[in-house]
Amino acid sequence: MNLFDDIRGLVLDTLGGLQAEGALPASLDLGNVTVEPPRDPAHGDMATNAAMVLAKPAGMKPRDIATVLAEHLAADARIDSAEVAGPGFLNLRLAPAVWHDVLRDALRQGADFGRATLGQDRRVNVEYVSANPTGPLHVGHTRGAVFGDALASLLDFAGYDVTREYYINDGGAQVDVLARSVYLRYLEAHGQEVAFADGTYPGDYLIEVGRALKDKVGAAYVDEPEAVWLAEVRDFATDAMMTLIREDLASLGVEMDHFFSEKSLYGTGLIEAAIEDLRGKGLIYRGVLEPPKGKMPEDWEPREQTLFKSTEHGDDVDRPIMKSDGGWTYFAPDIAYHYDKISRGYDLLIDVFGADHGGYVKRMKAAVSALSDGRVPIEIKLCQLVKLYKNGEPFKMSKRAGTFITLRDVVDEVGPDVTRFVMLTRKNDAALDFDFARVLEQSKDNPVFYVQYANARVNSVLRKATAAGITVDDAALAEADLSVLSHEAELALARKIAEWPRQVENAARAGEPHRVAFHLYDLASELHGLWNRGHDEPALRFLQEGDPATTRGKIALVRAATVVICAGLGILGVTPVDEMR
RNA sequence: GCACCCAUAGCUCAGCUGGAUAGAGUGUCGCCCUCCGAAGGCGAAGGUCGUAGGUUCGAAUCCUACUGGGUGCGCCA
Repeated sequence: MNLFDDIRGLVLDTLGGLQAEGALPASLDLGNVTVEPPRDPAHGDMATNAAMVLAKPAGMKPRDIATVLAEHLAADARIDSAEVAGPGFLNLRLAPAVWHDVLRDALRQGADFGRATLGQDRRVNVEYVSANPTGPLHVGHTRGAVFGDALASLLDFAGYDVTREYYINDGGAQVDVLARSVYLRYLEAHGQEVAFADGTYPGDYLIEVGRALKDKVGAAYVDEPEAVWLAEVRDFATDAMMTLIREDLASLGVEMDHFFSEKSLYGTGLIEAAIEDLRGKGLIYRGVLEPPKGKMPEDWEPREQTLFKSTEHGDDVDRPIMKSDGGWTYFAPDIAYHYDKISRGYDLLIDVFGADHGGYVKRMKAAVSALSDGRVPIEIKLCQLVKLYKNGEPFKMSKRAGTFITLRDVVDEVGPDVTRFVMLTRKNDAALDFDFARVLEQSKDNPVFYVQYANARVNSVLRKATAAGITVDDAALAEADLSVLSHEAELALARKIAEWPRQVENAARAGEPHRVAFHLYDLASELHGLWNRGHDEPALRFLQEGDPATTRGKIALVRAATVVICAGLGILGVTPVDEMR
């Protein structure tokens, strides 16, 4: 249940009634009417803009509409008061019983409290990470992995049928480079001196792979030309890399539903089929592209190529799909991959890219738009860079000799929960500073700690209550007398709890899991605040000695808060802790 | 040169798809530990929301043009 939807429904019904009475014109579009929490709590629990958005089309003064609306709304049992304010806002105060119902609802639904029907079981494919299978995942991939995973969970919670997918780029030239690099390590395992030239990967992580290859084939490939071993080693190496990557993802708690291999598109007619589809729509032609102005590639020469007319679907220039040697460009299998996704019947596609792939957004959108005739929407979420710090000092990341910072380095240093939470406390399209020292700090300025601490505090209270012989399981709490909750500070916390379902919908609609993290922080803040007020006002303490009934009511409130915290952390993929250590 | 992203308090960032007097943490300053946990608490100061126009009842939010920073720009994926 979403309280805001309920009240909006009430407002709309009331407006409909006024239309039926003739107090308002019958032909009004009520779509813009919103019911939101006011910024300033002094304005009440909820505010509606109905009078202001309807004033013009109705040809009436906003305050006149608001006044009539207020009179009718006040008749509802849920509304304590309805006041006209400012330019025509209608501020509503809700009866305490409304908040009590929300708390009971949260306690009964538990982990499902806030689950939405926004997605209506529409099938959405979220593709993320999709790193080249040429080495371990690094920090840059980490953010994409965490973001994509949380977004997938969020959409699932909001009622979508979600598939988490990884596209393995195992078809391009970089995989040949990988194979040659592994071959060098293989020779090394046979006691040879090797040099990593021609851009081959010198990273230590391939030593083991070279040895494993030796274990598998013995000396069969030593002194043999590439033609003999390349295809075989390529498969062997990509398998090894994908195993590595799966382990990296697992260490972060990321589990994919589906891995899609680029290689599976070659020699199967799938790329050709996708291109034929575009050709049938008149979007494939031979032509010569203009050179980019300002920054001219050194070896530029005009060249006729096979092009996709992506400009017909919003791109800036048409894009080549074939190289001059007749092979496909990387874009062609990408088109085929998305063609495949479309054919699998998804209602929505989401791609999570790193910021350095921002240049591919328009062409991917163009391809999907063209292939699906505009039927399948695609959203592309870009994750900006992560800058690493330690105690405020920037971390230099050097790629030479493989000394770049890996996902594993980060997870080993700070743990998966902290990594995930911190990476989700920023919008995806803003750059993120990640300070190894600061994220492990146990203090209020560390949001991870702050939220976890709130949960731990409540669990501590639950333990103490149980020790005092008070039954505090959720079923018992849901039956508790909640009329003991009437203090403003308590209702403020209840309000935050009631906002949760709305936040889920907003976050899902925007595709912004960071909103969940911020809401949890706000909620934790409200909870800590209430706790602290108990110092001066004993009546606000959760444990009321010798009064189990009141204690149970108070605990129902804070337990409902942790229901939300646990649900939210679940979306973020962070494990709640019951005790701080 | 072009495209995309960013610009909000000294610092790090929110701002709920256009709402009311723009918020939080940190830092600064002033108070406060006999307390269900002080790994804190209360309060104060701190802003021409990059600049200039526009859209309307109403703009940090939408549009246009600039400024500054980031990412990228045909046979690498």
